Amino acid sequence: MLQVSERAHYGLRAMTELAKAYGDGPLTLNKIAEVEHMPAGYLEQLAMPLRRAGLIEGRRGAHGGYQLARDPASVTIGSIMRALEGPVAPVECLTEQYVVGTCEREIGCASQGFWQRMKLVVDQAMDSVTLADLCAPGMNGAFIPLSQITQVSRSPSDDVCAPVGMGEQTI
Amino acid sequence: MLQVSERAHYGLRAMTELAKAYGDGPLTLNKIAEVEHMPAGYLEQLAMPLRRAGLIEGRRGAHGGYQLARDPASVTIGSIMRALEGPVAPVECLTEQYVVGTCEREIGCASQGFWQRMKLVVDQAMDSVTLADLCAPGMNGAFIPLSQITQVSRSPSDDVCAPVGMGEQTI
DNA sequence: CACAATCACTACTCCACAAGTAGGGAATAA
DNA sequence: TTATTCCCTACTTGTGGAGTAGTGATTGTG
Repeated sequence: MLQVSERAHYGLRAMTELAKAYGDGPLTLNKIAEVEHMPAGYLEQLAMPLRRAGLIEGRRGAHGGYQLARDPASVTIGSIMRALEGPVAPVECLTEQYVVGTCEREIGCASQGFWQRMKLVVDQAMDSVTLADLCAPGMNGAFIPLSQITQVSRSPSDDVCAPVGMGEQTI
Repeated sequence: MLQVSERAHYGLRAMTELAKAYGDGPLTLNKIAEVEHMPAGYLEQLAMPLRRAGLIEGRRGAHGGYQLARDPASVTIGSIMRALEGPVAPVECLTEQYVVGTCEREIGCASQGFWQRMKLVVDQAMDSVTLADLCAPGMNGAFIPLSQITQVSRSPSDDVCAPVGMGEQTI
């Protein structure tokens, strides 16, 4: 569940490429697509919303390409994800277009608070990491198979649990 | 982005109905579907995985129906969501079926750590709330339009931010 | 200038999957 | 023995994600 789209995944990877090349002049979409093994034509569609969000700048013509509009340390993953996929909105009543009164459960809704918290937590997680963090040397080479992760996270099948705190942040 | 499926939404609402009726004998699917305005035939499909996950018990025949298998306070939202939609896995390398070596970016992947953290944070959020929490009297009648929520969460367009703590848990 | 390179934009196809429908058992109380 | 309800499988349908295609607009270079 909560799988991110290929679109967002491509977009994030493209942005990390641009972050790595920050300060070295523009990078062409073809180059990025080649390095990251993604269809160039599709990547082109992702560049548009990123540019409109003010995250990247395009330059046309020979020796053109894209480059980050800002320092990688000031570009959060959240801003990238929202540019590509819109705001986090697990349920309809948490979208921006939602008009109050549409949902007949609105009064006395038992779960809205939960989804609202979900949105908050996800936004915070995304906004607390920047492109610079992702490209930091220490991040690389640290692939962790799920078997080791589940010791930290909860196993999918054990259910009974009391509310837990956040724990220390390790990123 | 990160919209939950209608399936999960239906399932969660059905579970809250069962939680409210906990101890009062079984509730029929037709009754739940009627109260929550969802197609009964579809709800039937959701009951199966919930039963197999040990969350609810079915009883056939006249005066049959479903009831929670455990106290609502011991049923986390996470267990419900996972039963309906499988484990949280934003990217493929965080699924349980993932075989190490499939992703060619595995060595030196810049973003795996981020998605792993995302999964952790979501799992924790879901596992820190129970059906009893959702059905607590204080929860009801507290609908909050997004316009008020965004003062707490981050606005979609402001990006620069340092890592933030979790803050107090309010659910 | 001509031309190649590259972004910028729109429209279209294709297909997997979510959402919902249909129908036929099997168990159980009255 | 009948109505009721869960249990299970198979099918249909619509939508949106993923990707392709084609046509400008702009810009550096020979």
